[in-house]
Amino acid sequence: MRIGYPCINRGIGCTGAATFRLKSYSEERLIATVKGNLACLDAVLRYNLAHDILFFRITSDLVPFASHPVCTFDWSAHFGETLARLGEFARCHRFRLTMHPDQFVLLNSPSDDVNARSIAELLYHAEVLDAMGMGPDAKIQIHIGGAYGDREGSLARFVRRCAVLDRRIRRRLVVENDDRLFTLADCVRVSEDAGIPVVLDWFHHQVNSSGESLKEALARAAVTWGPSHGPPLVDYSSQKAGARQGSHAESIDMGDFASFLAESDPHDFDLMLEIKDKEASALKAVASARGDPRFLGKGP
DNA sequence: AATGGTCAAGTCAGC
DNA sequence: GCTGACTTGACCATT
Repeated sequence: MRIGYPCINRGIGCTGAATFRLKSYSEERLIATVKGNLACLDAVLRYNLAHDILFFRITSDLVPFASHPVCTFDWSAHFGETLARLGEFARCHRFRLTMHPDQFVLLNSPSDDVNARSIAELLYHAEVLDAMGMGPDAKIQIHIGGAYGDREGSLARFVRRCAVLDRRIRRRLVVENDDRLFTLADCVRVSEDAGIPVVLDWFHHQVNSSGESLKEALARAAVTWGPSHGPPLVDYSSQKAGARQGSHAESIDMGDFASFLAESDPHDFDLMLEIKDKEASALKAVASARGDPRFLGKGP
């Protein structure tokens, strides 16, 4: 088990997700921004290594506008050496790296335009991980998408679109249950037809459940992961007290997390903590997981 | 230097 | 019909 947090480190004083307005796009601006983002990614990975946080989600903002028509710059060639060096560092230290495109990426949209933009965005994500030289365990996770008034048709459209994806995308694609429309059971069906693994989002599963206990849910998701895919990925979050069901807490609930660790035993997986205070909660979770035989790190 | 409106992109639920 | 939520921040015009 590796433990991680998404995209941003709040404590080390740099941001790897700097962007700018489309209006102010220029090649110079792009190069300067990406250069800064990569330098920060380097610093974050080093911080993470020093704290036994061996799982990290790379921000989709790493290369702003990469999939937008305005960007004709060959960023993967220009930053190829830097990306390769970062990837080598990550592999050398057994990092698990993933990416999670945002809500605009909808493989199953009935709109051809939305679909085309989504595929362009997915290809950008694949190119980042490819340029880093990451193996097929470096995943790109998305949701099934919209229902468009026809859940079954929309599930089938996802599977069809999946089948004709560029190989660079398809080998990394994984599908995650969401908090409103598509449950774990829906994702498992998609997985059987599309041949891609399922990320269990335990928090979403509690809000939009297909009925499985934690152990059952982990088992159902686990069988969708083949040997080349790496350990299963699981997303975890804490409910924000007093807020709407499904809203993410500011900080991790350590009591809940301890129960999660106990109840999930003996399943092994890499765990992404979707908590607002990022590395602060990851540090607490790592401390709590030490001593668990599943935990992957230097030890105390 | 601080602030608040706004930002490439989509969809759905709840008012 | 509009707004907020989604993994939520961060930019930048204005003061």
